Amino acid sequence: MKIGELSRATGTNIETIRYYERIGLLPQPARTRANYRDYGDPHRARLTFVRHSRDLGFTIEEIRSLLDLSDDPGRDCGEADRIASRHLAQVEEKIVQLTLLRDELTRIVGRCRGGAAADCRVIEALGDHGHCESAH
Amino acid sequence: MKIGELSRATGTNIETIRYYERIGLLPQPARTRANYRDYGDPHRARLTFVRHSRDLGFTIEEIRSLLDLSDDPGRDCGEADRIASRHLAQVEEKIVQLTLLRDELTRIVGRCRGGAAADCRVIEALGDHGHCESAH
DNA sequence: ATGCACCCTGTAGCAACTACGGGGTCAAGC
DNA sequence: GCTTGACCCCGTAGTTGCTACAGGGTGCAT
Repeated sequence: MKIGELSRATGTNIETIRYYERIGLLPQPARTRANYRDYGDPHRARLTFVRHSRDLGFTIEEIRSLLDLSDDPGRDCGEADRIASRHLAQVEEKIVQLTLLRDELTRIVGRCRGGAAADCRVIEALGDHGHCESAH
Repeated sequence: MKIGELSRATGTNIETIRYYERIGLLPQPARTRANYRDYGDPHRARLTFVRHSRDLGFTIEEIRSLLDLSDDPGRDCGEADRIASRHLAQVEEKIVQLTLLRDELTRIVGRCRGGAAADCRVIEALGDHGHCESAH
């Protein structure tokens, strides 16, 4: 299949597919006589893997490691689990941070009584960390 | 005060301070005879505002708007509240997304029984969106 | 005079794309 | 046979918010 078809099949931007090839995440496909990229099912599966992992927030380098593992069926699976676990921990940490942040923003928003900016509580709160309840 | 002192006073990297000046977020300070930047209290207050807003996740452009508002004491405060509210909504949306993602990762992690990568459930789950419970 | 901490400018790098300019290819329709 | 339009190619530059040099100047103490 040509790149446009692969793009539609995986929901990936064409430029992104070429980008993944350039950085070595996807193998170089065969070419047609007109020098068009010509993909097969293994390419589609690999790109699906990459996109899914990206959707789950894995970095390109993490994905590279995961792909290396899946390319080498004899290797121990524990490494994949470690990568995923570490990533899960990061996501959980991020949720905690964002929740603190949301609480802070909730306190700031709505303090506006529609007055002039000179005594705007929103702007005041942003300029003075002392108003905050938690570290961030 | 010199840039190193301002850096320590606000917890901001020196390069970042110069970066903010370059993009027009901080005004150009006076210079000493040796061409060193020489800051006063208003600079420190402005930088504190910027850092605090960044910590709360506002973009540079949002901060620019907020600074414009606070520089113009006659203007209506509602705009600041709108910016902050919109940002709050984005943060809440992000928390929802990350929570879905965490649930998905939790399902994936721990399915590893330590076998060979060939039948690794982690790698399998990443390659096949069909395993997922929610859209992401 | 020599070391050291500090400051200056300008440019390049990071992640992970996205967009653009300037061109080639191919099938359909007139 | 010629044009139109959809598709493809490559290379480079832009995005956000910094961070990291390289290569040089300044100021003070020893």
